[in-house]
Amino acid sequence: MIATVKGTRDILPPESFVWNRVEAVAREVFHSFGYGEIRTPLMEPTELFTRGIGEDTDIVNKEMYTFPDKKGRSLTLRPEGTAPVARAYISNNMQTLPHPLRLYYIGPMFRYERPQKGRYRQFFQIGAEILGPEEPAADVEMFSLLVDFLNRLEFTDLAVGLNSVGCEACRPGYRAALQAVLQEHKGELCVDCVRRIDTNPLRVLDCKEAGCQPVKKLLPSIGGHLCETCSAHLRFVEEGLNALKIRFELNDRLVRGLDYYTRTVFEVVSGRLGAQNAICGGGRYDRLISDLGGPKVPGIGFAIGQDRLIEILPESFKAKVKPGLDYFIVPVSPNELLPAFELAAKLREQGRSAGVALDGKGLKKGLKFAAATGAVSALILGEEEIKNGEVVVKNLATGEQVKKKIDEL
RNA sequence: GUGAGUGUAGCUCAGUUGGUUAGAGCGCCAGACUGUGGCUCUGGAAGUCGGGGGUUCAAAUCCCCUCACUCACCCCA
Repeated sequence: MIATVKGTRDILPPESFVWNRVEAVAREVFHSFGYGEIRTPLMEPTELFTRGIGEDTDIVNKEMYTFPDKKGRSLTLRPEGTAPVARAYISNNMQTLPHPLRLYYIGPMFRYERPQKGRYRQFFQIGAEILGPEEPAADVEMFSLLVDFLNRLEFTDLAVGLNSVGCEACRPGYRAALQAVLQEHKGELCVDCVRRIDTNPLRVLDCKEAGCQPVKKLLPSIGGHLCETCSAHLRFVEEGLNALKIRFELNDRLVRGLDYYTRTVFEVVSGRLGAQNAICGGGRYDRLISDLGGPKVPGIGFAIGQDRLIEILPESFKAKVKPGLDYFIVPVSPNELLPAFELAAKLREQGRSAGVALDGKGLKKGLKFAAATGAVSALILGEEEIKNGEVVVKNLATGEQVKKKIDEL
């Protein structure tokens, strides 16, 4: 037997109906904010990610699906969506379009990691980006969009974390301040954090090793190191969130794993997911497009993990997703099979969903199948019904049944 | 990449100190019931016991290797 590749999986009905519904809600919400869908290739030149995400990140170091094509070019299955969007922006001269430019994407991403709960090698992200504005109003709009979407899925118990990682003006100063303290306490840190002192000291803030926690308490908060522009930016975002009544927590230890973030970073976590509890991460990336050789255009965006989102989707939302047909028509004998098809076609023309029992094996099997597949009603069609232009309508939940004229359905 | 746990029917699992033909529930199929699903009863199909090797008269059971899955670490969606 041939199995799926490690960390990949099949999504089957009726579960796929839930996926479709979540995607449909995402599109509705994004469209209502004026965002248009962008579809970028699943594979890109490897260089896009090494330059865009950063050489020293875990994603680039150990998590990419990279392989040579037949001409020896190095290709990589996209591990995230923002760098491809930035590339597409440059490739298509999108700076000539009206700005701010609002884009969204839905699709699979790939990372070569050991699978666990909420983590797959092929996983799906729903993301949005706004390109152009430097103003914090764009950040606030992103939150508004995100929260609107999550509310439509009927989430009530998610926590939003917010921080600023500064900009090219103030981050180096903070970085140096961190390094100074970390050097003093080098002996108390885990091996990873010792390495991070040089490579990425901000990441120590995120370390979960028990031994590192006391040192973390000694580390300065970035708040005191932000330049005037960055702290004003952050203040505006906070005010905006308050005005929108979006509950959030300022978390000065929040750092993201991608190098391209500047200023605003945020994440949404759930308590119901196990260790991999982040369902959404995002932030501002003012230098990404220019770093990739494009114009100096800032941007901000987020990515939601669709697999994780669906894992914790509220029952109240899931209950409304109905995979079953409106009508399942059961011919009593093979003589009624063709009239059943005609009736089904007529119902579909009216916008209802309808199916027909194909095996001609009678009511018993037909009704059993109808109920098992979640149809709302069964329509029983026999010799007598056809003679009178009627059908028996049976509600499969309650068992009640009534005769109705076919025209009155 | 590291660690731990688990692999027996489609699913959930039982299987005694190694012992004869590997079981149950659910599901599936058929029948009781040739115009009525869910309840009940009867019957049926379905297993390379993850795979390979070893020990033994005898292995689902013990040993070694391997693969897969799960959870956790790292990190992230």
